[in-house]
Amino acid sequence: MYDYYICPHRHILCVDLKSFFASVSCILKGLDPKTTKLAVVGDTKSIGSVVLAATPELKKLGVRTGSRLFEIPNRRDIYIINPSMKTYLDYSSKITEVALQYTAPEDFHQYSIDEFFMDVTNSFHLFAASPYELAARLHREIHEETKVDSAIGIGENMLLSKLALDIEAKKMEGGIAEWRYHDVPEKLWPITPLKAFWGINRRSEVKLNERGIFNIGDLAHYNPAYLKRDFGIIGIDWHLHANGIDFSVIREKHEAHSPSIAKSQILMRDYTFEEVYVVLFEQIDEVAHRLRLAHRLARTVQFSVGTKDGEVFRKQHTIKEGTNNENEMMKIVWGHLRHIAEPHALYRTISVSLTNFIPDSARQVSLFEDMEKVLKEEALMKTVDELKVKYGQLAVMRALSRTDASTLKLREGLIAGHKR
DNA sequence: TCTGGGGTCCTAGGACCC
DNA sequence: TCTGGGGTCCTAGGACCC
Repeated sequence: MYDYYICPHRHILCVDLKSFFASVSCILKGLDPKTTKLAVVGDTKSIGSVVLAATPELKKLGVRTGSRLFEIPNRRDIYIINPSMKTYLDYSSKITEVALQYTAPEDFHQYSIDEFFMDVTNSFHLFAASPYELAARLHREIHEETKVDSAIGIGENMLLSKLALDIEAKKMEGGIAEWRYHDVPEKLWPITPLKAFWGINRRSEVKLNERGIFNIGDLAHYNPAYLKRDFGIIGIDWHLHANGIDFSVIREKHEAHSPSIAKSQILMRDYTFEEVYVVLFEQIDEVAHRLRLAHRLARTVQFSVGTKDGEVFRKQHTIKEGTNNENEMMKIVWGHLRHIAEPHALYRTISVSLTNFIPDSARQVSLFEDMEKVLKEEALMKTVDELKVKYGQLAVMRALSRTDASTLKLREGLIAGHKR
């Protein structure tokens, strides 16, 4: 069906730092991540808190990412730790430095805090006889430098390297797996359930199962015209991916089509509509702050509130000129919510997202605005921004945030990684 | 069967313009 | 005035990733 001859034949490594948060937290305490039972949870003080990461030894006891704190067995040999994001970031960049010894920055792509791709097609021969040997060296060096264990997938394109990592390397002794096009029938096609495959989740799996597709081989042999008809261009991607094909190249950096700045929260208790106002304002303050640091104006603000019964009220609003002003955003958002949301319901979720950015140099003051007032407000926002950058998010806050509804202090505790 | 919070992308339908 | 086609923007909603 497809001609691998014309497909990319590169040497891509996909590296995953194993149980990253949990491993780093072990190392900080002088413990061995391989033998210690440790979980990093969102907040050790709240029993409903979720497990963000767990060491392999703890996973063996049934604790996994997403478990709740109260599900962790009450044992003396189990450590339960708050996250230290700053340290995780430091470790992540230290490891990135190690990786960058073996490839050019333009051939490197940080996929997330604990995962990255590197194209070593042009560089591996400088350091090793084969990509595999280079992977082994990198694996060893990451461990020597940081004590963090990794897993590495090697492939002829980014997708194959990622699949080699997820399906094989992560689970095997030694932690390195290599997949080439000729391995596709043997390695890819038996994969089942479908959601084990990158890019297919539970919902799509159900729809594919309805069509008699249960493993990746079924998908690879399905008529792509039908996939296109029923799933659009994603259907075509699935067909290519099921055959191990992916044309993305790290060097050809793709710019995000629709970047966004978002803040969302699940509340710790039921909130009345009036209390929602407080949290919403705090969230908008934060996203507007981040927006200004990025020197952008947002033209679109999306927002939603969800009740404890699962009903969601959402809307998006676009203003032609764009804004970075939290008061203006709040006026818009609350104006809509007053009309679309149920004022007597009890709420559990709130989210705000800014999109559709333009540079803030494009700011235009309308003829109807009071110039003096605008400048005053801008000066105030700038001062507040600077204080927040210098002294943290709690340095300046609204009087509203002194009410019981505020979630600010709680969140700051989470970010800092310890309770004040 | 899927935490919580931060992201990105796709599609369909309506409005509007040329 | 009517009809049709093409393009772009906006909104709602869905899906997936770490």
